[in-house]
Amino acid sequence: MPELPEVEVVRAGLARHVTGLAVNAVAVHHPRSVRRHLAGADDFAARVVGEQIVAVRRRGKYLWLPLSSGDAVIAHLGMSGQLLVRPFDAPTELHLRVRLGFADAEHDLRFVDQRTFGGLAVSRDGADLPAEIAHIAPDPLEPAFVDEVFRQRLRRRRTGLKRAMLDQTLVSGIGNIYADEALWRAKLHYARPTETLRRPEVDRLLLAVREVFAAALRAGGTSFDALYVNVNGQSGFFDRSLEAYGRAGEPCSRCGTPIRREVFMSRSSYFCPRCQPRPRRARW
DNA sequence: TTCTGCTCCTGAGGGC
DNA sequence: TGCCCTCAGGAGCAGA
Repeated sequence: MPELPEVEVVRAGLARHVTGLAVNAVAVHHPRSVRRHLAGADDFAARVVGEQIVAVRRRGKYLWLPLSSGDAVIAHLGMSGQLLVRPFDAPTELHLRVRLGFADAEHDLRFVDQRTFGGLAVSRDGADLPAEIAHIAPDPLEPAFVDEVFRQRLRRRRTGLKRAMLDQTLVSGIGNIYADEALWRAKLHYARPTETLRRPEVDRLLLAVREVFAAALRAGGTSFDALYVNVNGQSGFFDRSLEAYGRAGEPCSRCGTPIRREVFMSRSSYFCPRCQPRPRRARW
């Protein structure tokens, strides 16, 4: 389940392997994977073939590849998307959705996506932040992220803390796994009303998010199964360092209380009921 | 305007 | 062995 660290690992890998290459072939194997490109698969291919990939950039969980034409290929991995650099004669993956071939290279770029929540599209705004993802807020590792702006916007919300953390228009890059991990580190309950957060608590949360992201980046990301891999098809190791997510029933490493799992927003939330006590007035 | 809940999707795993 | 059900969750959208 790719979140910021995983997407950053993919971005760095793509930057090494595809920057400067000219696309000479595009094959769309599943139309759903280009559904955000409203003009359709043929137009998607026509806009990419013949163009050179100038760079590989990221905002939150989105990637975009500016092209020599001034357009950009936008990519989101969804839950199970992979961008793989493979020898062009390597066997076809079961869930191969889109394939880009290159002139003067012995490898191709494959978008493989089991659950098809991810996808590719072409934007006309390749030079800067594409308009299609302009609503995505900066992530806490970006220089453009201003802590004070985040504090104010968070405290103006009238919702639960985890729901706010997952809102990519408020802060980007955080998904279910790292939200639980950061909340555990910051000793905050996921249903804490955002308007009741004090400044030191928001600062603690931001520090926790940055620590979790940094640790995950060092480990190459989190991988519970084969669904998250880098461009070479290798898994990360951060799942071995998780303190809360996926550890229901196991003792909290701080206090020994069993980690609890609750369903929230139709997904699992893991927390320590002692370190992260439920607020008297919870917001879901 | 803001917030909430539904929907999309596929395969693994468990129960019968 | 085969069928059915549940679970996993990012993000857009509709409705309150």
